[in-house]
Amino acid sequence: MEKLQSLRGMVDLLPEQMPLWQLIEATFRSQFERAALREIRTPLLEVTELFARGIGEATDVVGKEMYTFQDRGERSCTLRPEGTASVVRAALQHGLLSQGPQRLWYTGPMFRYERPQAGRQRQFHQVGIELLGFADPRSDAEAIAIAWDLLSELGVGGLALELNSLGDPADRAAYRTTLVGWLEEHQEQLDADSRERITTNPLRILDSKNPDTQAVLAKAPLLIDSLSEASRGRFEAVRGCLDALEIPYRLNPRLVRGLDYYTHTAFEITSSQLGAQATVCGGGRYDGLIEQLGGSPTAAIGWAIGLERLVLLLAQAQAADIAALTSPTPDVYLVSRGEQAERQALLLSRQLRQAGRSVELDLSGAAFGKQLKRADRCGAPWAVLIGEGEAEQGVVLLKDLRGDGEEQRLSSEQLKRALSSF
RNA sequence: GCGGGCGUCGCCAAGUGGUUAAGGCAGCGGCUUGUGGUGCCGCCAUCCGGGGGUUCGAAUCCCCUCGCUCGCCCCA
Repeated sequence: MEKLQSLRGMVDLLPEQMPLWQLIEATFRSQFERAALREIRTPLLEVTELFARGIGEATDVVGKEMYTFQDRGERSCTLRPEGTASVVRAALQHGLLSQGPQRLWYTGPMFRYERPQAGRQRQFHQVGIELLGFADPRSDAEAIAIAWDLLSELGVGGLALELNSLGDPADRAAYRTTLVGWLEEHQEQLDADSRERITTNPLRILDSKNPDTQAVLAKAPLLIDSLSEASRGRFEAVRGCLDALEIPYRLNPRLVRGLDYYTHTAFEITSSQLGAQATVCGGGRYDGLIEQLGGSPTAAIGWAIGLERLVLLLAQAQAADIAALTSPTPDVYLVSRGEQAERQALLLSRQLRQAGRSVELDLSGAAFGKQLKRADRCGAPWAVLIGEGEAEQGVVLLKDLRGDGEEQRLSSEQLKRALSSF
């Protein structure tokens, strides 16, 4: 029979890896709490139209990467490829924005049908924030600072912030015309892929990784030169805020994010230690999205961090505190032998847990020696032994597994008292 | 969707046409039938991702297929 295994690109997170994930989760929860953000959870499955309309029909994510299927009611459903569209939908659906601006965060799995490679799976996890209803340039800087500080607090090294402004839709349209004109003149110098994009998505030619194309593009007109006075002023203001926060960045006029909804500020945080998929955090302003999804015009900014990529970075960071992360071990390993003793041990395990101790109960029925061996290996500092003799006398043996193996003969009341003191 | 690399036990790994398919870790059992950590002994792949083929003979060569992996596209 063929072995059952997980679907391509769907990975299991095994118990051994969970301490690191939990550290990351605890860190961002704490960060977000300090930044006065509130958590929101939305469904993994949404109507396909939400993403088609929000992310943009022409994008790769919508065009070829979505997990889309018909449900039994013949509605077209899609496993969410990103978080922003869902969060905005939920905010609109429940009238959150009529209560004022919203400062939100979310985390959970996302799905994209792509070829897996280092730092990229078909089911992957993101954590992100969305500041809905904030237009002030300080909100751009605040959002970026939260991401930057989160990554710093986790001790991720080799980070770089790249920054660009995409302007407003009018700026973009104007630039698009300029750029297409220029690209058409230089068509024969571009690679085939890029040539095709002149009509479909010219802006994305800008961050082509083809070195020849990049060389040609060096002389292409820049988006930043097409920005209106107002857009340029806004960008200056954001940069000023970042300077005030002493967050270093590199201007990257070629940074064009893949989702259609971005306006003005666009940014990525990358790491040199990641391999081909170097972006650990990506985000930007999306002032048009909320209206696009049926709300009234509302400014907003957000970002998402890829947790698998973060795990990759932290795992190789080899900081002592990360390398030393292990699953918690029980305080007490409970060994028993004989029917009466086994029953007492079962009862005692519950009482100890109710009293706040963590307890592993040996259920094997194996010889004392075997059970003790497991007690030793599980890392518990204490073993409690109940044999037939102890069961009859209503006592237990408390054994110190760390030291010389000293044993005390105690009543279960004495045991509870003894354990509550360490 | 397209390229490159790889596929021997749960994990690491030797083996490159004729071996009973090394070894290590983990696991299980014993020495020690009620006392662990060290040590010693034993067990643990009739089979080398799967299917065909070449050959007297294949884990080792060929073809197909599946999977993993790295990269392209794109993105977190």
